Amino acid sequence: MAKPIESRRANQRRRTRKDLLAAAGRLLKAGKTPGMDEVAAEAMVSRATAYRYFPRVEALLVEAPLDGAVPGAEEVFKDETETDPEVRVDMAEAALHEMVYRNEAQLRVMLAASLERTSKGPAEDGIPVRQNRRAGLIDAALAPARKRFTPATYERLAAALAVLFGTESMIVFSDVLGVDPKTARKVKSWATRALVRAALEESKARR
Amino acid sequence: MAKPIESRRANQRRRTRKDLLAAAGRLLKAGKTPGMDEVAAEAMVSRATAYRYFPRVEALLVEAPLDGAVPGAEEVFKDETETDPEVRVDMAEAALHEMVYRNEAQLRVMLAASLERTSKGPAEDGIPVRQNRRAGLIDAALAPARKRFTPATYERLAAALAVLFGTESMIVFSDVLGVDPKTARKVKSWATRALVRAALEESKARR
DNA sequence: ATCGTAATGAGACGATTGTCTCACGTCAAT
DNA sequence: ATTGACGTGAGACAATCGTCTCATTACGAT
Repeated sequence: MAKPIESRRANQRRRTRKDLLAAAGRLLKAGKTPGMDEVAAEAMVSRATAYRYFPRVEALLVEAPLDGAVPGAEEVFKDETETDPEVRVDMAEAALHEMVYRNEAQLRVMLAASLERTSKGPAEDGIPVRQNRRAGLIDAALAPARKRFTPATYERLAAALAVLFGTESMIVFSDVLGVDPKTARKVKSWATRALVRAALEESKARR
Repeated sequence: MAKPIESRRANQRRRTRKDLLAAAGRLLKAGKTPGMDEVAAEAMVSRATAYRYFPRVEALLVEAPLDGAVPGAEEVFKDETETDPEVRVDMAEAALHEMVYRNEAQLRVMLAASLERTSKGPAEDGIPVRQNRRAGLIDAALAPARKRFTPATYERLAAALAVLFGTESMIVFSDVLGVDPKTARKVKSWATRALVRAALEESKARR
């Protein structure tokens, strides 16, 4: 009976896997840092089964869905007519900022997990790599004005913005500087716009 | 016997504490992520004693000394006659950049440790969440020109620079962008100078 | 040198984490 | 309905982490 080997009972497996991820997402959203026990209980699944799907808690937490949709480039600039890169980049940052602080606990766990991975054993594959949501957003924000930048300047600007944009800057603001989200947003907005302006100036001068 | 209550046997205590931190530093430098057992053994101290000084391993690792002196403000600007804030800030970044990449492995562990701490137990005070080495450097770099900045602008600039300066930006460059140290340095140098310039302009306009 | 007390060492203890085994149930083809 | 294969549950197990107790060591004032 020619069975599709890859999916003999795939539905059942996909369902439990999805339930586990959803359960993890719920607990993380509630502000907890759940152990495998708690996630399994929340998913109404035995602990052993949970370990069958994810080798460790971190691997599960890292893949857990974020609260609300992560702002995608298409979403943010859907019906946008604005073409000024300074404004658009700031919009992108605002969207990411909101998402980052809404999912602070989970993003902390995810960052920690990625650091453990790189610092501990030799590269283990199978565990999802760090995802990069910001590059796309930055490119989309700068797209309409891309021709106004020198290639080299564009690269530098994009990289600098990536430093300001993500989870890591949130860590700096919260843990190192002890600054509240609102102030953090202002600082990032200011810096973001200043950098875009500087890059534009520089590119104009070298034209 | 009027004993100075705060220091009855303070020397001994300071010594053990220092030994523990030094031992942790040595193990981290060797690329390990030591447990309390290992640190205690390395310091030739019992595990119980180690726990008497640090409530958990993370608290110990976070305070561990880095390889070579962390560039202090006095050190970097010792015989410096330069007063241009743009140049001085860039010098500070260069010094920190070198230190960060030299201690990459250890700083990763320390960052991970600090993230674990903040995400797990309820807010415990007294234990530093994170040490802040960069604020002093930034202040020192900007000191000669401090009067040229509006207070509000100064705050924003200092915070933005803090985001660009530390371990976290190294993580972004390495793990997210996949950029080598040299290029990272160039990006940070460019962004740093652009921000200082922007802050100066802005302050001049509002004078 | 003696003595009280703080610092330490040794180890037991419970909680948690991830692994493993074995028995049970459940899906799907016959 | 029967059968075989696969997913699952229950629990034992070692390893690790942080806490706690109690005996011992050694500092420092007298």
